[in-house]
Formats: sequence, C-alpha cells, structure tokens
Amino acid sequence: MRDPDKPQQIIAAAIRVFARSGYYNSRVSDIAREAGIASGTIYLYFKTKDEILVTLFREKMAEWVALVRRELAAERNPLAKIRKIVALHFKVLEENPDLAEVVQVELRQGQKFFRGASAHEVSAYFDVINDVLEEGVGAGLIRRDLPVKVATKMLFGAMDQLATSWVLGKRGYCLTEAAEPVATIFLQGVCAHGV
Amino acid sequence: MRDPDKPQQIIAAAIRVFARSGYYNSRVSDIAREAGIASGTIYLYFKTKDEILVTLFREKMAEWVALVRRELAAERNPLAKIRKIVALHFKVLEENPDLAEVVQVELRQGQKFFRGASAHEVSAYFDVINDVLEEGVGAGLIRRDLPVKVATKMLFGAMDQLATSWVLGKRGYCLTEAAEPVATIFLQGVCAHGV
DNA sequence: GTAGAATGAACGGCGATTCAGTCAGAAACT
DNA sequence: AGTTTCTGACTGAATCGCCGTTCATTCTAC
Repeated sequence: MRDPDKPQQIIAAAIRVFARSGYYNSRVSDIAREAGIASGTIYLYFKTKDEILVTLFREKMAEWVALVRRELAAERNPLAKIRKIVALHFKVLEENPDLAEVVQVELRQGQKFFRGASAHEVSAYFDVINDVLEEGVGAGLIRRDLPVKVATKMLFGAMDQLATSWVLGKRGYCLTEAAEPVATIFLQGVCAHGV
Repeated sequence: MRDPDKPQQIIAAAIRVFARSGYYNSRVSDIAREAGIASGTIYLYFKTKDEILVTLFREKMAEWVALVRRELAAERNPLAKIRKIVALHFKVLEENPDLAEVVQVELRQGQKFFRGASAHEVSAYFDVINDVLEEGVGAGLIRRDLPVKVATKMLFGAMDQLATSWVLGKRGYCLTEAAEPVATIFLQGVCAHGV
C-alpha cells in the first residue's frame, strides 16, 4: 500500500530542509525527520540523495513552465506577454520563499545540475521567452535586427539576478515591485519604436 | 624559508582542478598533486579546503574590479564606459577558461559563498556599474527616472547569464561577439534618447 | 497469516585533516 | 673551509568522524 504521494511529501520536506541548510549541509536523515518518516523510507522512493534534488528541480521547473504557458495563452500582444512573464517570474518566487532559496542559491551546484539533468527543463523556459520575442519581431513591434537568442538570455539573466539579489538580501524589498521597471527597461531596449 | 608565492601556486592549481572536476568532487590531494606538492603542505598555507575557495574568489574578484576601474579611468563618456564594462567582462572570461568555469559554475555553491565571504567583493563590482549609471543620469544621457539599482542588477544579470550559457554550452560560440549587442540593447533600454 | 511498507541501528567508504618523521640548507663553532 | 647542530618547510601514511546507504526486523492492513 505504497502511499502515492509520499514522494511529493519527501520533496516538499527536502525543499524546506535545503532552503534552511543548503544541499551539502543537509543530512538525508534531516529530510526524513522533516517529512516525519524514517531515513530508510526515503530509499523506497529515491535511489540516492542526488535524485531527490534532480527530481525536485525537474518537477518544479516543469510546473513553472506549464504555468507560464497557460497564463500567456490568455494574452495576444507579445509585449504584454513579456510583461506577464516578468511579473509571473517574480510572483512565483515571492510566493514560495523556500523554493526561491533552493532555486536561486542551492540549485546552482555546478556540474551536476545546470549541466546534464536540468538542461532540458531550463531550455524549455528559454524557448518560451524566445518564441514570444520572435512573435514580437514578426508583428513589427520588436526591432527586426534584434539578436533574439542574446536578448532571451539577457532577459532571463536580468530576472534571475533580481531574484538572487532579493533572496540573498534577505528579501529586504518587494520583488514584485521590480517587475514593472525590469519589463520596461527591457522592452525599451528591444522595441522598434518607443514603449 | 617559506616560499612567498606558494599560496598563489596552490590557488592556480585549485582553479585548474575545480574547473575540471568541480569543488565537491575535488580532493585536497588532487590540488596538491596538480601543484606538485604534498597534501599536507596545503595546510601550511590554508586552514581548510573551504578557505582555498574563498580566498581564490576574493583575490580574483578584487583583481577583476581593479582592472575594470583602471580601464574605465581612461574613458570619459558614461555610455562608452558601459560598453567597455561589457566588453571587458566577456574578454576576461574568454581569456581565462578555467577561471570562467569556476566563477560561473562552481562558485555558486549556495550559503557559503554568495552569502557571507564574497558579498563584499561582489558588491564592489555592482558599485562600479551603479556609479557609471548615475554619472550617465547626471550627464542627461540616461533617463532621469531610471531606477538605477534595478538597472545595475539587470546589466550584471544579463552579462552573467550570457557568460554562464557560454560556459555550459561548451563555449560553442564567441563570447566577445555578444558584447556589442548586449551593450546596445541595455543602453537603448536606459537612455533618455535613442542610441 | 502474510505481503509489503516502514523502521533505524549498524556498516563501510571516503576524504579532510593531522603529525611524527625527513631532509635541505642556514648558522655556529673549530 | 670543514664539521656539527639546528631550524622549520615539507611529506604522506594513518587517523577519525561523518553520513549515505543497507537490510534484518517490526509493524500494519487486509
């Protein structure tokens, strides 16, 4: 009678524990205690400690991309879509502080994650941005000569840095308030005419 | 007769080793072998393995900021300064592939580095960008109402993401070539009038 | 009664750190 | 100069604590 959402509970516990202590400083037994189970039980659902982190990242990232796709569907204008992406990016992180901590700080552990495992999920998010920008170029709203791939990375990087600063700065300000200026600066940078 | 630049040799070796295997996958003995010394010797110069990473980051970052400051001194125009910062950022990384690997991928290890130890050095770099932008506002070249702190983080984030993509994508393209578009998009985003 | 889920004590490997010993060269002495 | 003593940088095998993982046992639901 394997509990079908035990893995979810373990992942949820892992997010809290990793957020508190960092991946390498977290014991598997800490995750177990946080989840209210024995450490051995974790190995019924995950082969290794690494697998917990990889799975956590995969799932959260997939949810995220799905959410963004869903929200964008309601919007026609490519420029408004960009504004929505930025707003959503910041909103998700602000509403999930533990997840934000893990995604912005812990998940950067070299080799293992950005390379390999997560590459596919991250690139799905890049694709979303990339597609919107191309749409904007097609509609004549965005400079025809814009290097779209570069601009995509710039926007992601800009959002990511704002988020990281927010997390590291102990959330001393409101992240959501930064959404409007970030979108505006970026759009003015890529648009064919004024914004 | 302590060799006064033994620490430097150890750091140089550590950069090569960390670039190859990642921080957590590198043995102290690997660094020793790479440096051509015994593992115990490392402990004559560094108290712990962590200290090697922290020191390496501190020193390289300080050199970096000093270099940028020096190069900017030769330049009057704030907009040209921004272009120079971007060009330099990419040039340094492109010319030091091992350092790039360590800085972009390995040094992100949560807790320990971005928080604490390195905060001061990173913020010095932020200050450089911040000051140039304010100078631009003062000169009427940059929108008077620009949220300078946000724009600073955006530019840093944009450069950082381009660099990270370049490192993770096994350097499949020329990073330096991205400097011009990045600077142009950013400047168009923040300037009072066209660029 | 039994299958299979859960437990958690114990194992085993790993790797950072230590430290007793080596040795090259500097100083002291003849 | 030659000889002896001393110094402390350097070595690397051995130590030791840590924690991911295992598995013999217990529990639970049917």
